[in-house]
Amino acid sequence: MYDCLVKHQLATQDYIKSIAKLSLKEGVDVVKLKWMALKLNVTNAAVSDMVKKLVKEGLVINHAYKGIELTDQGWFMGRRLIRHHRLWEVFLHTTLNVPWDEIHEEAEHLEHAASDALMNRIDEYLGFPTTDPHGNPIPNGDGTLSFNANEQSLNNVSDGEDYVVTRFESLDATYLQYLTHHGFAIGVSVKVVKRFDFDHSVLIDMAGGSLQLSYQISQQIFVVKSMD
Amino acid sequence: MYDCLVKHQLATQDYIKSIAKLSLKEGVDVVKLKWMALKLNVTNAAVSDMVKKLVKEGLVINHAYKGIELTDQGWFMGRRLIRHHRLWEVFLHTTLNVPWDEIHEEAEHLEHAASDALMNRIDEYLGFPTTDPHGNPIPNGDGTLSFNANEQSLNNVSDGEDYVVTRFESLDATYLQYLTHHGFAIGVSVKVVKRFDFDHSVLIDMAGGSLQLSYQISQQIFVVKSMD
DNA sequence: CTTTTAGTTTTAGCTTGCTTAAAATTTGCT
DNA sequence: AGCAAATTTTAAGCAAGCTAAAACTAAAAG
Ligand SMILES: [Mn+2]
Ligand SMILES: [Mn+2]
Ligand SMILES: [Mn+2]
Ligand SMILES: [Mn+2]
Repeated sequence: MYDCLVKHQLATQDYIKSIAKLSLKEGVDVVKLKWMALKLNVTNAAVSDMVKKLVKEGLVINHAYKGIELTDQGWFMGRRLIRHHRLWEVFLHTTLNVPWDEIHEEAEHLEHAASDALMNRIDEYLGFPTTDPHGNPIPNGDGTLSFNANEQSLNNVSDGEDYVVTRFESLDATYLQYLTHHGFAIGVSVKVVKRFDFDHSVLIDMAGGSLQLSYQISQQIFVVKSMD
Repeated sequence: MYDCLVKHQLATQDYIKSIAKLSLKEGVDVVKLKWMALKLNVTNAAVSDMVKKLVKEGLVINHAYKGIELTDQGWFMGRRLIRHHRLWEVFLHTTLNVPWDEIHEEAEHLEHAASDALMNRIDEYLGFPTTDPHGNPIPNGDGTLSFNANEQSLNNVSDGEDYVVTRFESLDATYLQYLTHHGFAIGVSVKVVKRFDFDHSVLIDMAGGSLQLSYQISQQIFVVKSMD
């Protein structure tokens, strides 16, 4: 089964991976075609066209005018690509010291080029990591993917309590550079000291001092309660 | 927009690399379209068609009905891809222990997926190797490629003298398995003890004993005079 | 219930890279 | 030189992925 999924076109792979990622991120089964078009930087028509092919291949179900949903086979393929992508990111970051904000773009291409056998070797070489350098969980070789259920957006946590950064949602290079510059990284301790209702920004306390984060930014930083 | 470029580039890259490799292997500047068609497993018409596009991009010169030749720009692109391919082969073999006969196929895909910056990091990580695991020289980052001028085909060397294996021309998996099985590897000592004119096969002496090699096989093994 | 708006689908047409078939050209052999 | 074989080129056509623009659907607002 795996092999027949492997030899798909590059475009097919990117579409399926995008559906899987949008579905996970938004917490819904049915994904709007519009979201796909925005994410892949193509027209709605291109997505609608491709959906027909993906349906024919048994990878997605089209709920006409409502959105699309991955089949089991589609989910399998999606998780496989997410696995490849995140393993490459760990490899690039820990073994080759490629900067944090460059690994995503490089992995975007490598994810399609390596066989499952090679990815398993890399997985082993890296000591079977469970998350990528941005804190995202790495699916297993058998196609399963687990989440951190305790994770919350930094924008939603209780004021005054201590939290630890576990994950950064966006992978945009300038966003990551901004966070790095202000001392953010996986494992860093943070606390919300003030909350501004008019623009939903938050004032954060962390080791380096305090810092005000816009809604857009704080929303993309995920944390868990500190165990101290 | 998206990755329509990638697909175009992928085909272009494989064509250019093939011209470069055939040119080097055959020791000529002008390559027959027929050779390309055989190597890439497409029709002559497909090659002829693609040549028009490559000419338009300034990568090749078409000597009508006689064959094609790379421009300086084409050579630069060709050596770049050969560099990527061979660096990946070294990495796969020495760092991840991927078997000798599997690395070529895997590198065939990875060569298109990594940036120059990444390949330079891998080059450094590997300690700037000069040859790939099959003994082929690795072009430098600046696009230069040097050869071992003393190298000779095992089929052409003087009888009774000692030689050391430096390179295997063919990359076919079963051919490489055959050689490994009989004790061949880069650096192994060999001597031609007998030569059969009727089929141009040769009888070889090596550490493991003696072995008779067909013309097709001995021709693809390259050696230099032993320095003992 | 009708209108507005946001999102989806269809239609027509483009480029790339391939195919087969046929025509053009070169090369090799008597 | 003359002819046949091999090679290259052209021609016509197909599938994948894209675009722009028009047609359509569903749901919210009036
Ligand atoms: Mn990423
Ligand atoms: Mn990708
Ligand atoms: Mn190779
Ligand atoms: Mn290749």
